[in-house]
Amino acid sequence: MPVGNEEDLTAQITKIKDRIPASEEITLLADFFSVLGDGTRVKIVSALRHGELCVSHLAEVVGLSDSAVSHQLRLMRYNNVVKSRREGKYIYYSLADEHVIDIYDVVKAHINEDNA
Amino acid sequence: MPVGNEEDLTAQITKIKDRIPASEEITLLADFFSVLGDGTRVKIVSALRHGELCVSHLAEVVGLSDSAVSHQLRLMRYNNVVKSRREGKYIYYSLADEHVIDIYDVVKAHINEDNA
DNA sequence: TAATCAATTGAATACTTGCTCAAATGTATG
DNA sequence: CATACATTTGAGCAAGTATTCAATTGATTA
Repeated sequence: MPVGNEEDLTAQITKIKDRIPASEEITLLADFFSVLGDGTRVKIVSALRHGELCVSHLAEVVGLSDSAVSHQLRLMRYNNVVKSRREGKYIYYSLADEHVIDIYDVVKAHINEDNA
Repeated sequence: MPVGNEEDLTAQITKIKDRIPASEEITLLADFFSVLGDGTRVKIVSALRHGELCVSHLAEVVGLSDSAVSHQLRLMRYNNVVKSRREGKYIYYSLADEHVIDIYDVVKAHINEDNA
């Protein structure tokens, strides 16, 4: 490790360690990012970006079985990324709130900049 | 599927399908989110949130072996989340750019709101 | 109420991922 | 130049994950 004032160094590291969020918050953060860390789920978010869709339409849009999409939606619902409402036989899914849209848009802008 | 004007429906779905980014972009998006979708890597981002650190210090801060941290840093570097500079024996890592900080902060705010 | 369609669920499986350990590579310094 | 320290690398393993398939639940309608 870098040498220097030994006491300061240990103190600094402790300070940084203390600034790291508690493990429950770390888990929440990682879980949220994880939910969007999959191509299928990114597609679902993108498909819902401009309005709600029922499961079978979502499945058609993302090119997977209803079942596969339903499994993913369950995870996304559990993690507050999407919400649903039933209308008769159909269950319409939409993005949970504006944050999701904001985050999606910011990251999209970010990766497109990186390519430049 | 919901019945209605059949032609409009198919047309609408096609339109939504067309708005979904190309698969390369989907992959970039999912990969970026994936990088932050892990507790260890969230801790690393959080530790670097206020300045650079060398590998061994990072390891101490996040409570893992140098090797484990180095493996994660490789992935994070590859995905433009962190950057590094060598200074003698040491390699100092820092967040790649302001976007990473912004995204981290926005998501942190989001999950803390959800708990309310 | 029987038949039908939408959505969910659970088990199985192939695939991915994070960590550890041991060995290798860089870099400095005695 | 040999030793020590920082970091990286690769193989291996245990745990997690995404999809499929078959069966089930929920809701409409003929």
